[in-house]
Amino acid sequence: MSERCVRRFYLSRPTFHLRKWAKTINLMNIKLFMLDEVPQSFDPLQIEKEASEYWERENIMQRSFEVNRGKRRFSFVEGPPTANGPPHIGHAETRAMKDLFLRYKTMRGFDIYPRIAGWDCHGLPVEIEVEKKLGIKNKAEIERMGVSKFNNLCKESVFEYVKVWTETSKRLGFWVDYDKAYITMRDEYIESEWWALKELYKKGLLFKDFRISPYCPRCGTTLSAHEVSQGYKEVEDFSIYAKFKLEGKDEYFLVWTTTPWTLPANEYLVVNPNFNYLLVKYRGEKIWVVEDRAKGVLKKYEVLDSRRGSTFIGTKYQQLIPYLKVNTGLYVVGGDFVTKEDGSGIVHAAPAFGADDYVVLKREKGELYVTVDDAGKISLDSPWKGLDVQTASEKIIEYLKESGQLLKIEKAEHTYPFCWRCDTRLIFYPVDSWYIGVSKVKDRVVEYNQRVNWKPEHVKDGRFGNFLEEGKDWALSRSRFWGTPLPVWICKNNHVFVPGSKQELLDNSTEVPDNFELHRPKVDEIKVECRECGEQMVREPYPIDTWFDSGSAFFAQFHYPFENADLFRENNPVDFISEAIDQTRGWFYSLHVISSLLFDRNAYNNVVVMEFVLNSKGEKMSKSRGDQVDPLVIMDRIGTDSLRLFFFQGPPWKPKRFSEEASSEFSRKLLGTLYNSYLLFSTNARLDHWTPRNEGVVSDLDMWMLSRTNDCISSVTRHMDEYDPHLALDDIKDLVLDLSQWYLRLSRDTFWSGEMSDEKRSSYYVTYNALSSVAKMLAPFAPYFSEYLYRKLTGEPSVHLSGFPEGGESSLSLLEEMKQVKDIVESGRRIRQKNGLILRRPVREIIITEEKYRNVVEKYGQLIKKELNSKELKVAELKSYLRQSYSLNKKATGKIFGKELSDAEKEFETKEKQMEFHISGNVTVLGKVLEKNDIDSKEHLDEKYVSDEVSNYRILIDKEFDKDLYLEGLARDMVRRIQSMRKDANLDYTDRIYLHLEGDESLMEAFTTFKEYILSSTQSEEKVSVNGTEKTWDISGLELRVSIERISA
RNA sequence: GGGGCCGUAGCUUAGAUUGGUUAGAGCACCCGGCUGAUAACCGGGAGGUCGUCGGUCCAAAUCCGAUCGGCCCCA
Repeated sequence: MSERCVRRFYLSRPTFHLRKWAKTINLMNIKLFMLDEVPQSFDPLQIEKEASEYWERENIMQRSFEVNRGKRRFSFVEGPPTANGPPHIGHAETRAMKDLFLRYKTMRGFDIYPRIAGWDCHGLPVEIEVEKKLGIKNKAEIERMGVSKFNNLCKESVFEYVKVWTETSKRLGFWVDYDKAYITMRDEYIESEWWALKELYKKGLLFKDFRISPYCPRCGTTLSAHEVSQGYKEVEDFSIYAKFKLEGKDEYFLVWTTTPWTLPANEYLVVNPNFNYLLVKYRGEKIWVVEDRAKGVLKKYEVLDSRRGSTFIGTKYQQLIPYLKVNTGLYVVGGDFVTKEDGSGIVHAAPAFGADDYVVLKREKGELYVTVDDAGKISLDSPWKGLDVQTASEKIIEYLKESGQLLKIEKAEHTYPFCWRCDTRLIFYPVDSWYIGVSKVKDRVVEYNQRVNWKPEHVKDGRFGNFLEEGKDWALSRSRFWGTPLPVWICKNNHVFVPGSKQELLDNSTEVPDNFELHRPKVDEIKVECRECGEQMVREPYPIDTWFDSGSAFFAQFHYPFENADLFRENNPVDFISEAIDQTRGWFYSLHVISSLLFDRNAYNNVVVMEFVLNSKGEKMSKSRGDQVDPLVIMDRIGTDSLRLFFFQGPPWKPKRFSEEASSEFSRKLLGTLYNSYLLFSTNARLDHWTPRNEGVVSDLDMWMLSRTNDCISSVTRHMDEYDPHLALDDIKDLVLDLSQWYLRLSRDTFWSGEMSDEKRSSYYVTYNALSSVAKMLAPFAPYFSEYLYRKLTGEPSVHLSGFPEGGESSLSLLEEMKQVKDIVESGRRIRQKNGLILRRPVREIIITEEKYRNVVEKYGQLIKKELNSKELKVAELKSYLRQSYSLNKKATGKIFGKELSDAEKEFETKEKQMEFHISGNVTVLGKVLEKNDIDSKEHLDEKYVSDEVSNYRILIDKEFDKDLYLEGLARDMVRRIQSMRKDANLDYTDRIYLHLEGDESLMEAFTTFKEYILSSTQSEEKVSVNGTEKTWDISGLELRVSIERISA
């Protein structure tokens, strides 16, 4: 028995509108290759395993880095993670997103070089990990154990998690060169930063300043604005209202503060000169308070006087807490920063502990009093000496209560900054720091941001732009140990030396320690002599903010300017970066600022900002809740492609709720459908020994599929170029569904038809074209599955070494026509359904009543007939299917017939009388002649037809059926039942069976009439006695007993 | 207090830039159908005050203003 014979036979196999297209569209470059077989069932994990082993074996990743060398450039820089813990699912998303575009651009023929990983090595995160391990709590302990030992531990600790990061990233398919990763703690990298810092110094943008800065007492260091911004938390704190007595008067200023520990250092009171202040009598005391807050704070009082804030300036008052000897101050000053939104409108200034306060001090030329040491403990000789500021606050409140100076205490929620790494409350503290003068060049920083294409756009002028507008100077130095050393040496005559390279430092040194490197303590041990005065120079003891490290990556990864000047030029500004939204004030900021100041341009052209991945309830995943998911575990369970596809659904910049079920469902739908499409196609093409080649396209359906594919390719390309990956993925999904659920379903008959034909070749070619296009388009999204499919289809080495498909022409009219076809088919099904005309039973005729469908009815008539199971299809005017029906106009005829009206109606309803009126325009009823005026007429659809009321009789279906149609319907019913039994019996579809049928008479008649169809469709031979499965069916009330038995070969 | 994003069916969401068919899908549910590639698919049903209020307009999910709620950022 030949394979050909087992192909299904159809009652009315449709032949599509045939038309020789002049030539093949979309000429593919196809190598001679036999399509590969795949298992019947889809196993994504197995596919992933095979692909991954294949990549490893054939070194595909490396080869993909090389495939476009020397072609047009697309540049990328990796935002270096600090690997001080395993990556979580959010990290997985950013890495998948970066990879998506790198693969896409590679397929589009861009050379991405370098394409390397990067690791952020320095800074507090690392130090704190080491401190935890050692059980160390503060800086003093580190100094005791030795900076050298501590830093060595930091160095070792940096790479502790790099292994799992690399493993996870590779598994995710994040293809960058891990062996050539840039590492921020290497001397070369640091040297590039030194060069940058010297450039900034030469421009006057690197300087030392004394400021009141956010300061972590535990870490003993200042933090930059963007670090502070990472650590705001909602807390409930006491706030108090204290009474400051006016000198020589029995009146008090009411002062509000949330930091009572600063009160002993009070030096000024500040009022807003423009506000109005009231003197009120409150519980027997005279209190000054700003007008708008009096009610809110004091509730009941009596107003005694009212004065402008400006009139208080210079007014002396008594010191609230007497331990500090204050030589300057203790009088009222004016300040615009005083608001009346909360508090009392009178603010106490302790210049050491507030930025505004310090401004006041400078203006008033007062002395600075620091009552707290650098570990956050009270140093002032007072009852609170040695207490940390929090405890001191509580004690000071008690003190004020006892001394009768406390008017009110309240508890209030507010946000307060904490150390982003160690969670200690920050305080504002006076320190010397080195700054980068961002404020001096703010305008440029803001301007260059306009050149950046932000996705989503609102970040540009929203969150990011607003932050740039603040134009704050960058507090660069850190009073810590493990970091890029600040390259500044100073001698006792205050001469400054800023080496811009390692060599420059060595050239100026008189003694170099062994194993010299650009880290503490070695960098502090080198002896440097002042060029100007010959004195010994001492390095400013700080390392710098680690964000300067990562923010320098765009040039420091090249060791620019010492090496690779060409590479740097070719790769900047960087075309593409992508990170999560928390990097707005982190890496996005530091890159942008450094590039603006150093190179007078933006650092990156396109940036895709991602939102966080949330848990299934829409909450942030957290360690404490224990709902963080390990990406490796997820990939083991649902497969990497599924996880990636989850990330690429919906815009990157929308928060995503992660659920395993939702992820695997989407990918099963997309990849599973694709897999089955390939299975159907390859099974048949293999039977026909069809090998991929260019074929002539012969039918409009095929031409449509080709157009559909081309159209999708252009759309996907456009969306990817615009960094809208979610829209591209939607396009691909729609194409796969159109291929599987429309084109292939309609083309199965062609596949199954007997001998090889032009039709068949055309179908195979078109299907092949669609499948291989999808495999390529999907490659950046689902790299494992795409590789598998692509290799099955082409036998080429790798989809990731191939080019992105180029869309050929796509015919808009074809796409439009097919929409109309689908419309007709769907409406037709609806009409059948509503009128109880089940699809299995053929109908005599379907009529389309709108002329505009004539074209598609002519072209796709066979297809529509088959989909709607109709013998005939035509376009015709509705008019000829409408009938007039007439009824008596009761107003007019009531007068004529009186009581006999109902009898008259009965007579007029008869066909003869209706006809009579229809033809002659008058009629005789009960012996009386009725004229047009006596009759109402109405149009209705001929009863032979059903239609869809809503669409105005657009499609008519002949609902009457004769015996032939009836029997044919029954035959199809029987075939379906038998097929179902075959399936249940796990028969292969080439297996043949013996068949015996018994049952209702009309079923038997249908069997006799359509015997050939039934037997061939079900691979059966009729046999009277069958020894196998038996089942009784109910077919619309008719009983059918079926017995089948497999014929052994 | 300032800024950004978001609010559409039980859940996930399209549509909003450019106002204009009956607000469109998927999951789940119910009924029916189709089916020897497909745990697929098709038709129907139920499920929507498009957060709320107001304004502009012939017409508002869409534009404007206010307001409530959620998330995030800043001070």
